[in-house]
Amino acid sequence: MSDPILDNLNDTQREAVMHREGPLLVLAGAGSGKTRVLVHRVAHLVRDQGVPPWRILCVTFTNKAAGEMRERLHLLLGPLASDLWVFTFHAFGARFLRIEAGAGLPVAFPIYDADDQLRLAKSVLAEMGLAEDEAITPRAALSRIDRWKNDALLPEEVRVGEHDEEGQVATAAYARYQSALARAGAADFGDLVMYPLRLLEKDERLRDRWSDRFAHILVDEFQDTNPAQYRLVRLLCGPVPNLCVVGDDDQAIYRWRGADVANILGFDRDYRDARIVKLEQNYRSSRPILDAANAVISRAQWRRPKRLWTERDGGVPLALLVAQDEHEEGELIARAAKTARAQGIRWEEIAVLYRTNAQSRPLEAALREQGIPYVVVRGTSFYERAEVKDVAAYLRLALAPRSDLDLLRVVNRPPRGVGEKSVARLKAFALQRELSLFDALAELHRVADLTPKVTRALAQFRELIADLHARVANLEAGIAVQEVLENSQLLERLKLEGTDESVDRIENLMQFLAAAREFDEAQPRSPSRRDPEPPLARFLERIALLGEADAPTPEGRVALMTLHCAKGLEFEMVVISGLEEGILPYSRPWEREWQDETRAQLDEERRLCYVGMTRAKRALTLSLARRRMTYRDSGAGYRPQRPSRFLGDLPPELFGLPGARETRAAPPRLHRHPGAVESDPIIELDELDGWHAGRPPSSSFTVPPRRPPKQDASDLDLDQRPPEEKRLKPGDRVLHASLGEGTVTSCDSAGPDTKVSVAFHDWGEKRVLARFLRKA
DNA sequence: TATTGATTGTTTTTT
DNA sequence: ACAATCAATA
Repeated sequence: MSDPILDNLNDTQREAVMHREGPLLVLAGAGSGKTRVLVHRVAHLVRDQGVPPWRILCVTFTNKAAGEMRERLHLLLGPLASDLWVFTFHAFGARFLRIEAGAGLPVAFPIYDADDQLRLAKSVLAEMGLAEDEAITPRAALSRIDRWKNDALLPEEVRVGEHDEEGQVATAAYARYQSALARAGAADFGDLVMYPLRLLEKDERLRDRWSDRFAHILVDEFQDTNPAQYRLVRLLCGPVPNLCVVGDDDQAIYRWRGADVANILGFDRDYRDARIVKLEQNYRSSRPILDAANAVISRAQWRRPKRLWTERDGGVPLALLVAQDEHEEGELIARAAKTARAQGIRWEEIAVLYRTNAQSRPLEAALREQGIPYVVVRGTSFYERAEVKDVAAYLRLALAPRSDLDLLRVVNRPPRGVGEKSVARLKAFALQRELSLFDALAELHRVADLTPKVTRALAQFRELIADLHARVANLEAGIAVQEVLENSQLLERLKLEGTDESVDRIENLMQFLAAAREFDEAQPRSPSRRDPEPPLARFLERIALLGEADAPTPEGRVALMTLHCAKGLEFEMVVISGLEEGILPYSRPWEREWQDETRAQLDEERRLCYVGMTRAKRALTLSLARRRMTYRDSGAGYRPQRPSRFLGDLPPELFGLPGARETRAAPPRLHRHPGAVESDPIIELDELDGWHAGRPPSSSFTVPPRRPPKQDASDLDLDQRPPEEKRLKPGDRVLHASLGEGTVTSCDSAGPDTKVSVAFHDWGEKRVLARFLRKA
């Protein structure tokens, strides 16, 4: 009899799944069955160890991951799975605060997203009336505030350096920012973790209640937790830490967002008796791909040593595309994609990854030109659309009319003749009387200098909100949305416009309405015990916390996305573009030197590269451009680019090249952490010549690029070159290892770096080094 | 109050 | 190069 929960696991996986009590750290390499372990462990706890499902908490980072986990648990456990607590950190925090009515927040508090946060920071800074020389950008202030929240520091606990003037302003801004949130009865993302944590820390009885409640806590993507999240988890565990954390320090790519790899690196310091299980067997990628990924990551300075391996033999070698510029890069990638398709890989099984969004343009252009269908996958989009956010703001006002931010957003949307000036007067009045804007609207006659027209418009607006508040707040989401659409006249105005764009927006609003109705459908008839808040509030919470995580990945299209976006996904073929110094190890022009602290940053770039590579199942293609349009210091212009040092970390055999490269076999270079020798940032372009993946033979879908016997630049000697390379003249038919056949059109005088122009049959005219040509 | 030209700042962005 | 945001106009 087969057992769906314990069979089909390898030994280490089973060890993790069956671990009984106490802290457990699962170091799960890319593609090693991490989710599988998590899901099967939960199922095992419930079925075989008699843990009640409602006493298990699983925490993930994305809604997508949470959804996936729930789904898979349902398959293993059936209806029992509905009682499990499977949440993102933020959804859990929101639920916690609603249940406990914590931190003085109303039950149906709105959640401010990144956009709201920025607007709030802006208004707070404006309110502070800073002098020119002490002004800081809202971005800078917000980034500080976020960092403090990641460390669960309240405004009064913040300490900044004496000479850190920006920090001092930011501290003051933080205090005002928090009071503004409190006044509005709202919470931002950071609060959703910080407040539960602070409440638990402060209140022992509350802490006991919650830690008793959970018999087991499991955390996914543990490497991405920030200090506040980790502390929250530790508190929730209580004295008996049945805590299982799963993660991969090599895939920690959100340091800049407050994630702290120290959490995973130091887990066994925090829990001395922690059991550590390493999952290193990879079930996703072919061996050459894993070898490449290992080669890149093994040079990271701080990591827990591990090495992915696979039982699978064979696999196609890596391919490298060397382009003249970003346009040609796109062209080469497009061709490579077509080639792959000709070998049976579907469009949707191909992904083109890049470091920066700016790189997508030329890639898109090339794909379009060659008629390849594609999508650019971004983190979010639908719920970030202005019109959607407008409706959401109305809905939030219906629940919480005192949310000034939301009121400001829609007070003149659709335009009702209330301009900046009038709003400023209203704000001044409210500020002076310490009223919310909504309350200020009730005393319009006292507000100075309003024209009768504006007064009437504002009175009507107040009616609208008050009416929605009274009627809509407890209704189902779908009806609420419909009411807003009808009463706000948003739709009507858009219909009047009649432009292409407005049609698009109407479309989005209808989609939003549909989403709300769908949400209602999905709700249980009787409200469940742990959902104290009205359905509309839950709907808003959901869209606030939901990016577009479960965005439909369209069929039949090549996916274009940043390396960050690619985390957690997999594709048959992956192209990583822009393997150039400054782009893939990304560096800002003024921080070109990788020193000390930036060394940690470089580690992160390395991990990013590693994450990208390990997305590939069968084929991995790397590309770079020799020069690229950049907009550095003195405006835009083409700049020569150097190949990424990460390329230099890859053994040439992986590209199907014969023999190791003698010149770079032994790494000289920087000394730091033993075993973590940073690679040489300088690779000569010529070393890459002839590495091109070219026209595939019919047998495999990517040609192993061939590399001519390597010669060190220093001992390069004319006489060492094969005789047939010496005398090329226009009209000669030649063969290039990867570009295939062509005809010479012109050539320079002979010399070690002689270049000739060749019209290739499949690639058009190119200039190549003569020594990589053979007479056909 | 909406519309234009100047100005600015350009990594990544799970929630 | 380019978009998004901002200050000055119609």
